Amino acid sequence: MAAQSTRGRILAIAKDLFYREGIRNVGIDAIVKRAGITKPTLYYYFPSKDALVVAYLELREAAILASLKKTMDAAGDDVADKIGAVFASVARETPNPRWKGCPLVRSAAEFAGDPQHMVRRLASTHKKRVEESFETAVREAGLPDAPLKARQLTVLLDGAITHAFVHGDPDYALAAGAAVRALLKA
Amino acid sequence: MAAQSTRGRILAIAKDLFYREGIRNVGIDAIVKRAGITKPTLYYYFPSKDALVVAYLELREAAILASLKKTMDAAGDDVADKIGAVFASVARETPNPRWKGCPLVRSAAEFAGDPQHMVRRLASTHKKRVEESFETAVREAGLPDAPLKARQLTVLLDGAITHAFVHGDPDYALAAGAAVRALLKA
DNA sequence: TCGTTTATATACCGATCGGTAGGTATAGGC
DNA sequence: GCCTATACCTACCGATCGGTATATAAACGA
Repeated sequence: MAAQSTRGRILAIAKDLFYREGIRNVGIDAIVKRAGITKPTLYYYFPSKDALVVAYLELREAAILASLKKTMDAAGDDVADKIGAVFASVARETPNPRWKGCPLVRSAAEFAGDPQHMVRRLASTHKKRVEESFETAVREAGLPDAPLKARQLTVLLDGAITHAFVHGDPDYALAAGAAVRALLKA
Repeated sequence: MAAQSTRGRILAIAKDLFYREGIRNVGIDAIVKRAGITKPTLYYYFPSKDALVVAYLELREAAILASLKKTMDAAGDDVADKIGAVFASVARETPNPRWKGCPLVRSAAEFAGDPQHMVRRLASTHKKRVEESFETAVREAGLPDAPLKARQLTVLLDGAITHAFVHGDPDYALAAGAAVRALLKA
């Protein structure tokens, strides 16, 4: 972490600032200032702000998927435990003021006026990957209707994240976690 | 609609532009241009952009709550039908390219860096009102655990809206609508 | 040793941001 | 007739936006 390349430092700062304030609320100047560099240096590594934004989201996406896998793997073999653990981890992160919901969804919201934007495609792809991960877990448990159940569970998960963010109250993720069990049994 | 006051026209344009492009993506200049006025006129009716944003969100909030009540009232007496109708209406709006999810949630996402901002409070209040509306419906049906069930259903609803927006696919709201029945029975 | 590539900086661009100082036309009350 | 409030305008403000033309200093290969 100490000896970091310039490119890596830019990306790390973008990861923090874009998530904290939102993409449109963070100017290139703020990033270069915190990186201790100047604008042409940033544009040496990234051709445009859009490119930096995409790199930022790909970084977040990879981290989320890795964390999801880790959480599910550590929760044992039962599906309800696996997926319940994901909701529990949302509840755990909710009180942290630095946690601000899903970066992909928030970015998609910021680019609502531009449906063709790369950011929108990244958000859609990301959510599909989470859905696939849930579907695999449900299927491996031998439960019927894995595609439908996985879809219901991802929908529930993003609702939990949204409410956790909007209210700052971990109970929403916990209530959703309880719903997971009901949905898996149905 | 034809004979509209200047203030009303500004608000109507803000309602459209802010929702379509996002608040930070719409400058005061764009609004005054479309309204056929100049900036001092806008600032004669609204003290700041923030004030206009708040007026815009209050307008949206009232409209959503009225539409919610209408949908539920028209769906008959059964709770599952009432709440299922809400999810069906999300599914119906999903293919409309002008529909872009919940304006309150999207605004809260845009102001992620400012937890004290009025916009964030409006979003939280709005979601609580929807939750209350669901709770009343569940309680009136004589079902147990109305607070928990209502909470689970609102979480599910916002997840459905998020996925409908991110994927542009009405099936997510339909899958969530099917989950409503399972959750109400549990 | 010389030319090229890599990695940085200074200084600037036009556009747009939210907001305002100051002026004006008009209508109604006294 | 005069005053005040309402409802608008022209013209401008400093700040910030994303981005670039140009210079330079160091490292490296031939």
